[in-house]
Amino acid sequence: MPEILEVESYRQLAEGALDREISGVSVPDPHCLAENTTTAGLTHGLVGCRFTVARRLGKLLLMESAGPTLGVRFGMTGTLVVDDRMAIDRLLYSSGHHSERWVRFALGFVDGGSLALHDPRRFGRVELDPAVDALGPDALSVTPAALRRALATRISGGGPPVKARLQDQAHLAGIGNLLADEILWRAGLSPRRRCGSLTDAEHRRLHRALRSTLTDLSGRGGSHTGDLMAERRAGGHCPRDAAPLRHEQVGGRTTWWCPAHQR
DNA sequence: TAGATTGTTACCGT
DNA sequence: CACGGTAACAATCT
Repeated sequence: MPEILEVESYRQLAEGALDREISGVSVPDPHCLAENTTTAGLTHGLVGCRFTVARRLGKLLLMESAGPTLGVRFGMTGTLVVDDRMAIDRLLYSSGHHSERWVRFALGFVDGGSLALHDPRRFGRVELDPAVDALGPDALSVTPAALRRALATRISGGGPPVKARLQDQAHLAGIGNLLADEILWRAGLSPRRRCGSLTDAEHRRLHRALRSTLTDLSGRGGSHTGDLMAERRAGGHCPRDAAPLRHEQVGGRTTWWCPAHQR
């Protein structure tokens, strides 16, 4: 579920939890706590507080209060539930299912409502006052110049594959595997192209493709609604020119692309 | 059943 | 130091 578009929808859902007094903390699965975070610390820091703003940096949700900030990372399958309402998404593990056993962390409000992390696969994490300085610029607002800086390299030979860098949260925050494939498909760039080999025109195409992908897929309902998605399977063909898609590991992730128009 | 999965981190090698 | 590759993490679905 969660790439930047999903987490942005969780952030909007989280706005419904602002300015409500927190009455209690429940951690049914302590595995979801980050290294520096304990149930006692969460309880001590948050009970009696109210969230003042819901922010997002890349895939990280930040709930600020007058006291500490609550950070939530959603891993592969995490989703946010506020007052038993889930943000709209139709992804694996969340289509229709809403199992109580997937609640890993929850806050109760004095008014009786709640904010909870559901996460079947348990890669999600909750953290008090998470560090945010290691993240690159947010992909939803990145400028052409900032994207170019994010892709810059000094390695002779051209640096990492452009797909690997697009997904590197320290350089650009928010892009995951599905969005990266869709963006590169729209930009007509091979995922294996080295960052240092991109021309000025290709940088511009990449930024435009990033913008159009985030805008279009946000309107359609998420990272899994890309033009390429249905063909991301054995025997899949390019929706643009019908060439058979190629798939290999790039940057450690399964990658699908069209060898005919992605160069 | 075997294989795949939208994320992150640690570690080793170059 | 900057990367690539790999494994690990964990649970579920096809």
